[in-house]
Amino acid sequence: MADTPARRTAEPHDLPDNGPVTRELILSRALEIIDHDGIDGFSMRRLGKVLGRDPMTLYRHAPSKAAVLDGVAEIVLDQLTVGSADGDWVTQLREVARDFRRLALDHPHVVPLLVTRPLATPLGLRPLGTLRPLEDILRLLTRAGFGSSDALQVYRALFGFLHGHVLDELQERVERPEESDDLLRLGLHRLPIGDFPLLRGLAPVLASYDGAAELERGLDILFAGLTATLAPPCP
Amino acid sequence: MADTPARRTAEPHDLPDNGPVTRELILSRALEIIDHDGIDGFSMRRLGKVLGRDPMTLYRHAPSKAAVLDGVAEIVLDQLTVGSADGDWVTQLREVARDFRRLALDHPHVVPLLVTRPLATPLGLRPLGTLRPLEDILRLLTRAGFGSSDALQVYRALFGFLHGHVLDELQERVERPEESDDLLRLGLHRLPIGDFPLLRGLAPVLASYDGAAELERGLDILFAGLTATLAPPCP
DNA sequence: ACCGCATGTCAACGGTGTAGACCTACGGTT
DNA sequence: AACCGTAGGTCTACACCGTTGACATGCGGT
Repeated sequence: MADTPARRTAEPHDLPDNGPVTRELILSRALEIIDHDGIDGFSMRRLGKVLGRDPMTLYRHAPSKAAVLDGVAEIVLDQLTVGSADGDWVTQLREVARDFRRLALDHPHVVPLLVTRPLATPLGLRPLGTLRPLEDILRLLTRAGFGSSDALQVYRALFGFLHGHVLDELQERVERPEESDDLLRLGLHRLPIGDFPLLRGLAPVLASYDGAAELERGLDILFAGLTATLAPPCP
Repeated sequence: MADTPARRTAEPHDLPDNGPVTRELILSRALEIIDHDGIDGFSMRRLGKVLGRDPMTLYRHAPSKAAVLDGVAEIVLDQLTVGSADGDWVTQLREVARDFRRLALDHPHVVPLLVTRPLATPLGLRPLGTLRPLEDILRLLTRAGFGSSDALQVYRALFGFLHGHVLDELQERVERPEESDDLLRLGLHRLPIGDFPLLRGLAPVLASYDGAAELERGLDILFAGLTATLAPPCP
């Protein structure tokens, strides 16, 4: 009796065939796979397996694999909240920046999608969720008194900086965290001593990188520069 | 006799089987493919075809496809010249920044590799060509009198900004360049009017984006902020 | 004369994205 | 009650992919 006929293999989550498949379900499982194994670990067939469905089922809900990846970027970006905090525009944008950084650290494998997918698609055809933060920030800034063109400048400066910072921070990965010697921890001992003397010498500095502090420093510079350059918004 | 048996099919470049295959030849052909069709258009089999060789030949010169991609990023980055210009450190770095932007515009499809590949590899095991600009800039800055830790800060700030700027600039792609109406050119007419009023209103501003000017503006801000924050280098 | 090594080739394996035909169940209309 | 259109799910099949392992060839050194 007690032998349910061995239909019990699936991935960690295994609800082999509950309710119908929805777009949200697909995307959230896809996100889990990517978080766990990176983009290379993701395939339609594997996603099908996780959902306990034939891979072709996915194509009833998404037109292609690329669309699924776009969707994943979208749901991650949806978690970015834009105008919740109060205060002037600078402190509000600072909050957005910290939020974005947190998202990136929570889903490092998704960052390539975030910064790279839009390159393939002209503005107007991007997933709407991807454009939401832009619109929200434009609203925030126009409310603060900026002209629309200046608002766009600020947005571009902020997200340009943000994308760059996040990529930089994620690059500083440690190779062997248990190692106590900084050179070895970072794998820098492999570099030819003659060719990279300065870089090798930087091991201790590199090892003590503080992303959050770096972000704040960058924001300080950015906002100082922006307020100095732009016509100040009428209050 | 005179019938070379129809061995004359290949891609545009077609030197079907001249001299031996070298790493440089492989990488430069790979770059051509990527420039032409993007990263998705690149495969080992296709690269083999372009070289007039069996795809497996490639594996005598590169351990994997990922290594070829790293190599492509490397040869593009090799074209970045650091320290040729003279002047103080600010003007030298400005020149590097302009150079980097030019590289990105010349090889837009390579940019994802440039910003994304390092995420997979800890500093010490990256292709040396990838680390060269870092070391060169560190040298430039220490010569200018910076302490090594400050030099690293400057490098990080500069390339963080640069990566972000280039990604942003490449995102502003035009959908239908021949169209005269800005809304249509950018594909913005597709956006729900109610949800994205501000973004739609920005069509003319978006359409007249000037990447070079934007870069200079950003550099102004960046260097102003850096010189204000850092202890000035002893001259 | 021999060996070893660098280079190139071939066939094969297991994986991939997705087109097309098919099957089933259900809600609305007649 | 009979019908049908549609949405969701499944199956098969195709063309392609990255890469392993065995095999062929020619050259330089011993």
